[in-house]
Amino acid sequence: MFSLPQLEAFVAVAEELHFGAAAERLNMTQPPLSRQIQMLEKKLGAQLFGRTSRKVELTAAGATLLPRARQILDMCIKTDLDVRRVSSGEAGAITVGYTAIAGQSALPLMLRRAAEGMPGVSFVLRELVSTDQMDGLVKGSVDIGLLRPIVARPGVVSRPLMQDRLVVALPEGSSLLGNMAAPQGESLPLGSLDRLPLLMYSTKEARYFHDLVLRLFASAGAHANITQYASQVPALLAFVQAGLGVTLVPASAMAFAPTGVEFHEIDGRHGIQELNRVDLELAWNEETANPAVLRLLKLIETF
Amino acid sequence: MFSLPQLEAFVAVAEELHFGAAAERLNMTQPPLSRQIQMLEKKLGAQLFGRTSRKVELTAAGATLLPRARQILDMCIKTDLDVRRVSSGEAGAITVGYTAIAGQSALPLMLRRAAEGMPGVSFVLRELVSTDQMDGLVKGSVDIGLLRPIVARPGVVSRPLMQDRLVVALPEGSSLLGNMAAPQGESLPLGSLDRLPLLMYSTKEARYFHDLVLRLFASAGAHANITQYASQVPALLAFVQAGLGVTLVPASAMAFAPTGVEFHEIDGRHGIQELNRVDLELAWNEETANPAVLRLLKLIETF
DNA sequence: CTCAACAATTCAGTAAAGGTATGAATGTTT
DNA sequence: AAACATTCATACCTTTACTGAATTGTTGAG
Repeated sequence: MFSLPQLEAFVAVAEELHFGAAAERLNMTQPPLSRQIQMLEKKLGAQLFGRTSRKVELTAAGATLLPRARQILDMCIKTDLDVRRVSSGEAGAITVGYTAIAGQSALPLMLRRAAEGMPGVSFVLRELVSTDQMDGLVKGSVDIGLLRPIVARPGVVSRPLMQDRLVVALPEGSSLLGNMAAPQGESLPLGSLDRLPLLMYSTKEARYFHDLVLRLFASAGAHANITQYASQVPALLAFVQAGLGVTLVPASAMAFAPTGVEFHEIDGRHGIQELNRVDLELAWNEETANPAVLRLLKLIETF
Repeated sequence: MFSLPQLEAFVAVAEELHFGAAAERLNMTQPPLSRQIQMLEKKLGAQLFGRTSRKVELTAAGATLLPRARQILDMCIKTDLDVRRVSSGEAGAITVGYTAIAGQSALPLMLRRAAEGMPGVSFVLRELVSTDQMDGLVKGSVDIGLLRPIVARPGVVSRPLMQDRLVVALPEGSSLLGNMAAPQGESLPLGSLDRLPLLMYSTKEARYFHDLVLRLFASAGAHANITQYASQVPALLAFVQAGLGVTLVPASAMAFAPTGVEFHEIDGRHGIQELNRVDLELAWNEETANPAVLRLLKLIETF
């Protein structure tokens, strides 16, 4: 196979149609240039130039080679630049895993800041529950995770990113609460949810929420009457909207509440305040080979 | 800039994710392969693989390089093949110059034979009068000319390709001939055209026909009453169709005769037969650097 | 703790690329 | 017509770079 320097030599001669001039352009002397062309011709088994001591002209084979040679060289230069940029983190792609809720809160903030601070880096977005994100982080199919503080897999590190709180979601104008109904916007003690049909986070995919809700109920001395399981907040809210029960969701989930659902703060008295805390973490693989990820981590250190 | 062997080495390692296996695939030993990759990384200023003594994996920069490296190598292989094919005449392009009449006779024959005998070679067609073809042959903008035997320019050689004869073209049902009118298809002595309005070939672009027509008239003792000049047969036939006069055209031009024109053979007696001969030649530049042209010349040697 | 696997390093031999000097062919000028 | 200028090719030498064999260093598995 020919070599890239040979292609460069060929292009120079083809453009100058003069070995001396081409050699000068290539910062070399004429004899080795002649030999390079001869070598190229030999390797291709094709006469590329018709040349006498007075003029040089392209043959049909040479004319065929010229545009392709230019294209190959162009591609090499572009490739060189691209690889450098990706390597320096200046460009590249980051696959972000995020929970449905983070998609409404932390993700847009992060993307906005990244768009300003590191243009040239593109994002591949994947909505995943925390455990799937963790798997992805280990396998390398996810670069950055926006997830709940679940047990980390080896090699995956994380740090707190945002705090949130749970709020109560009920069917609008529902009679579930009976005479304990509170006006829209007013806080509600968890005790008022005692024995009400509770739409619950699944133990597997949403263990963090599952456990948190149980802790809160226990702390309030209320009985959790679980009637449905779902792993994602929008699914739970759909159940609420259908009037099937009540649930607790992060406050930021109110941003995409369907109509027919009303929200109430949870009464923080009796130590509930301290327990009612939903953490969102930023997680990544410690050994990530993606420089753009490192830049991103630095960029949103002060989130 | 990196080298092609380095890209090959990179692709092999990226696909095997194992230096030893990649080295075997490349028919080399492992140490030089390791060094090639190191060199490539150094030249690109980028870590391409994350490697321990237990596993090798692509970095983001490496993942960016891989498809591009494959593309570059593919293009190199294709280019190599294409250049060889063009050089051997197996593929390539031939620019054919041809007169309007040859476009109806010799050109289709030639193209049909070429399509069978040298598939892979494409043709660029340019309808040109003979003198323009000759210029093109000298400049190299025309590879093959189908033209009249005009004076050849240095470096251009030609050989006879087809013979034809002139026929008389008259407005259909015309009264121009007066009582000398002949039934359609019957031959006509040139003397019957004496003093009739004659639509003539221009002396410059169609000198060959111009001179031939004058010779024929002189030989028949008829007076050429030239009323119009044109350089191309279709233009002359259009004049005939309009009833403006008569003219002589090659018999093969009858193929694209407009309606309203009738043709008659020229009476060949009294030595006219021998003079009435229109040659078409095949011409090319002796120093053509287009191998496909040489193949074509060989292919239609026996036309 | 030893072994096996695997990438990195060292070193010597060889192939390839570049430079200088020179030759050969072909227009151009006097 | 002869000397000259231009330009590509060749010869020869030096330096660079690549290759293979032997060896080292590191890391995970038994």
